[in-house]
Amino acid sequence: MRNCQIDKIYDPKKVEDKWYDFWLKKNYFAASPNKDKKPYVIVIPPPNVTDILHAGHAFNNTIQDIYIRYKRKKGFETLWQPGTDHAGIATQNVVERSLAKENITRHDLGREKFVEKVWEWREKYGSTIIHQLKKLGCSCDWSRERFTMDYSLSNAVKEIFVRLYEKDLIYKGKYIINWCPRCSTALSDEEVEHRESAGQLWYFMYPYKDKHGTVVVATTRPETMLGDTAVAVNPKDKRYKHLIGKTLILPLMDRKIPVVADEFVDPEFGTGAVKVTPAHDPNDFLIGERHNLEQINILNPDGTLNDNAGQFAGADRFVARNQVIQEMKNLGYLEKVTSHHHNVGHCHRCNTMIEPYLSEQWFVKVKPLAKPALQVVKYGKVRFHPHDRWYRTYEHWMENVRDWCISRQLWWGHRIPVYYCDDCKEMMVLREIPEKCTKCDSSNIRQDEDVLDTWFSSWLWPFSTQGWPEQTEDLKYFYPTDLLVTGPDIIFFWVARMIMAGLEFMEEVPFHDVLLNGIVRDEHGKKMSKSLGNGIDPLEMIEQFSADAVRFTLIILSSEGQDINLSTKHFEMGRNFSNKIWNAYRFLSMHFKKVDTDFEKYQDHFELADQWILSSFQKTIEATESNLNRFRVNESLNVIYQFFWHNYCDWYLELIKKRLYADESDSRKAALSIAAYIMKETMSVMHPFIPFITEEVWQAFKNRHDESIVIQSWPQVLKNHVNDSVEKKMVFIQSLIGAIRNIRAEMNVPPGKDAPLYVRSNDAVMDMIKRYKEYFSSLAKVEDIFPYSTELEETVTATAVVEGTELFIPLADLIDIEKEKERLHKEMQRLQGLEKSISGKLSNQNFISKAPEAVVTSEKDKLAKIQESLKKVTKNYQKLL
RNA sequence: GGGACAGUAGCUCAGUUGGUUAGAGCGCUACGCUCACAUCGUAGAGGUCAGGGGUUCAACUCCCUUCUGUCCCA
Repeated sequence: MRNCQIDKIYDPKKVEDKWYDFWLKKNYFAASPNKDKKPYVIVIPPPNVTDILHAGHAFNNTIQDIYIRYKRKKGFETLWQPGTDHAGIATQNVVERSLAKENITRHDLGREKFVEKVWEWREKYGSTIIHQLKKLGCSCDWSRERFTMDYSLSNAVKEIFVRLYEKDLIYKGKYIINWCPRCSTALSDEEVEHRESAGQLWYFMYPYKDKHGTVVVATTRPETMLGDTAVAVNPKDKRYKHLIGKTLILPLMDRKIPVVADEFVDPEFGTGAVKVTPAHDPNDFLIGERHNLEQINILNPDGTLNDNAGQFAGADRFVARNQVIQEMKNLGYLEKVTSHHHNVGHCHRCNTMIEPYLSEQWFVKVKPLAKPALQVVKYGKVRFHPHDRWYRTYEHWMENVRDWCISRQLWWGHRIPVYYCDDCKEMMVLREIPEKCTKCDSSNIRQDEDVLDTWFSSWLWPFSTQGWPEQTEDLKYFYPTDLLVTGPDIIFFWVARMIMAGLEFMEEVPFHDVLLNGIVRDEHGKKMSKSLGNGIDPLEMIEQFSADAVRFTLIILSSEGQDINLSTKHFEMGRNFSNKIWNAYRFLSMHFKKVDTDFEKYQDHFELADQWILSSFQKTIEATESNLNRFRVNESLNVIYQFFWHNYCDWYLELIKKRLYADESDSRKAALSIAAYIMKETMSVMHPFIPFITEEVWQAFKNRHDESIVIQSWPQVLKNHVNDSVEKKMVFIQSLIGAIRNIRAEMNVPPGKDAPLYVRSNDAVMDMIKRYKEYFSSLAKVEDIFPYSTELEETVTATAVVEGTELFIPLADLIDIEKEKERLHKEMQRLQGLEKSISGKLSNQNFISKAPEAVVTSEKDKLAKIQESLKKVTKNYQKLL
C-alpha cells in the first residue's frame, strides 16, 4: 500500500459507477426466500412512471437504502422491492401532450391504439427514475422490478375488485363526485386540493310565483342557478317560516321551484335562504334526496354548459357565469355583490377548478375496512414514526372516512371488470372476460368503459408485488414487510389504504413501522415546484458533488419527521466529509507497508489514546445502531460523523503521529493497526449512509477473503474495550490541551514556538501528564513539562486551572500582562457566575430538602470544584497586579 | 370553523423521561498552506430559548394564554 499514489482530493467519478456495477455484477441486492435467515423487507413507494427524480425522492430513497444496507450487513435476507405505478391521469396527460405535438388527439386514435401508444411511451421513458435511483446508490433487487400494470398485478386488482363486490363492499351509484373538466374524469375526495381564494358572493332575487315579492339567495357559483330546483330555509328560521311550501319562479329558466325546510341550512350564512342545485353541490344533493327534488345536470364533461342550461348552452362555465350575472342584473334580480373568501377545490394533477358533478360511479365502502386499520395503529401493531405527530391525523381521517370513488373516466389504467348485457341489461362482475351473458346467453355484451383509480392498485403493493393472489414462496416469506418509508402527504392516499388492504386480504398488517419523512423544501422553507423554479435536481447535485455527498447532506440536515430546507451550498458538507475520509485514508496509506487490522496482538503496547479510541468507537457503533432502531436516522449519522471527524481525525490520528513517524516498533504497530481497524470498521458503520466512498476505502483494508463492504458483517461491539475511566482521563487531557491552546492563541504566541509547561497538581495527575508528555508536545506545542517550583513566583506566567490542576506557561518575553489579566478576569467572572448560581441553589432550604439527594451532592461537588478553581485563578490573577 | 406542527446564535436546525450559566453545521473574526486534508487546522465572538402568566426546590423542557408562520381537514 505504501507509495501508492492517492489523489489529494477525492474524485467520486472514479469510484461511484465502478462500485455500483460491481455490486450489480455480484448480485448483492438480490433476495430470495431463505429459511436460515430472517427476512427484512421494504417496498418502495412506487414512483409514477412519468416521474423524474426530485430531491424528495432522493431523500426518501436514501432513508430506505440506509435501512436495507444496514440490515443486510446485520445478516438479514433483505429485499428492497422496487417498481413504478402507472399513474393513470398523469401518464395519460403526458402521452396526450406528446400526441398533441403531432396534432393528434386520443380520440383520433381510438382507445385501443391510444393504450398501445402509452405502453410504447412507458417502454421508452418509463424506467427513467429507476436509472436515477441507481445513480443514488439504491440497493433494490432490480430483478424484481414491478409495474402496477403488469399482468400479475392487474390480476390482483381484478381479484380484489370482485372480492370486494361479492362482499358488498363495492357498489355503483349516482352521487355527486369531484369532476375535473380538463382531465374529464371523476376524482376521489383525496385527490382534490382545497385552496383559499378571494371570490364573490352574488345575491340573487327569486320572485314568488304570485309575483308578490322575492326571496334573496346568495351564491358563489351563479351559473349553477340554472340547475336550481328549490330554495331551502332552516325550519327554525322565523324570518322565512311563512315561505315554506311556497313556489318561486327561477329567473332565466322560468322554472317553478318550491321553498323547502331543511335543518342543514345555516341561517347565519348569506341571507339564510339557499338555492338548491342537487346535481352540482354535495350538500344540495342531500337536500334534494330528502325532499325528492329534481336533479338537473347543466354541465357537459368538458365544463361547458349543456342543453339543460337553455340560452347558455354551449358556453364555458366561466363565460356562462358572467352571462348569468349580466342577465340577472338586466332583469333587476341582482341585489348586490359582496367579496367572500372561500375554499375552492382544484385537481391535484392539473390544477383545474373542480366541479361537483352528479354522475354514476363505483365506490368502495371504506368504513368497514377502516375500523380494523385504525385499531392496529392504535394498539401498536403498526407504529408511526414520529408517532405523536401523525397518529392523530390518521385517527381523525379514519374515523371520518367517506366512501372512495374508484372509477375514472380514463383509458389508461385497469379496466373495471364489470360487463353489461345489452339485451337483458344484466350486470356481471367477473374475473374472466365472459363470452356470453350469464343470464340470457346473449353475446351482445360490453365491458364497463371506466378504469380504476391508480391507488386501487397501489394499495395492494406490499403483496401484489409478491405474486398474490397466488400463494407464492415469495409471498409467504416476504410478507408482511418490515418498514415503510414515505411522505406524510400520502398517509390517506396510500398508507391507510395499504393497511386496510393488508388486513382485509392478507389478514396481516402490511408493515410494522412507518417512517414518515419530512418534505424537502428550498432554503427559505418553500415547497419545491416546477412553477417556482426553486427545485434542486439531485442528479445535477450528484454530478457536482457525488451521490455520497447528496445522501449525507440530506440525512444530516433532516431530523425526525421534520421538513428539510435545502440549498445547493449544503451539499458542500457532504463533499467535504468525503474528502475528510479520503485524506484520513491517504494519511494511513502513507504509513502502511501491508495493512494489518489485527490490533489485539499488540495490546501490551496500548497507551491511553489507543484505549480511548477503542472504547469510544464501541460506544459509537452502539449509538449509531440504537438511533437507527429508534428511527432517528440523522442522529445516527451524526454520531458516527462526530466520532470520525472529531475523535478519530482531530485527536487520535494527531496523537499517534509521532509514533507513526518513528522507527518500526510494537508501539508503532499497535497504533497503526488500531488506526486501520477503526478506519475499516468505521467505513462499515458509515456504509449504509454513504455507500460508495466507504466501499472504496474499505477495499484497501479488507482481508484477502473479504469481498465487499456491502455484505461484510456489521461491526461487532467489543465490550472488553469499553473503558469509562480511560475515556474520562482522555477527556481531562483534552481539556488540559485545550487550555494550553487557548493561552497560546489568546497570548498570540507564535504558532511555531514551543513553550515549557509547569504543572501543579496531585501526584496521580502529575504522573499521567508526564507519561503522556508526547500528547502535549504534539498537540499543544509543549517543549517540556516541569513540576511547579517556587522559582516561578519570580517570572510572569500565563496560567489556567483545569479541574484543580494548575498550568503555568512562562512567557516572560512574549506575554502581554494586560492581556493575561483580561483573560484571567474573564475566567474569574465565569467561575463567579457559576459559584453564585450554585451556592444560591444550595442555600435554598427547599432545594436541599426536596431535590433528589444525587442532585444535591452533585451540586455540592460542583461548587467545591468551582470554588477551588476560582481560588487558584484569583491567586494567579493577583500575582499580576 | 376543527386539528397538527413550528417559533432557540446572522442563517438552517439539534436539545429524547424537567437538574449543562443552552449545542451543531454554515456564516463571521483572528492566526496558521506544520511532511493526510485550506473541500483543512487552532482559537474566538455571537442566544432575556417568540411575549405574558402559572406549576415546581428547579422550566428551552410541563400547563394556560397571546402573537407569528406553515400544513392538513371541513
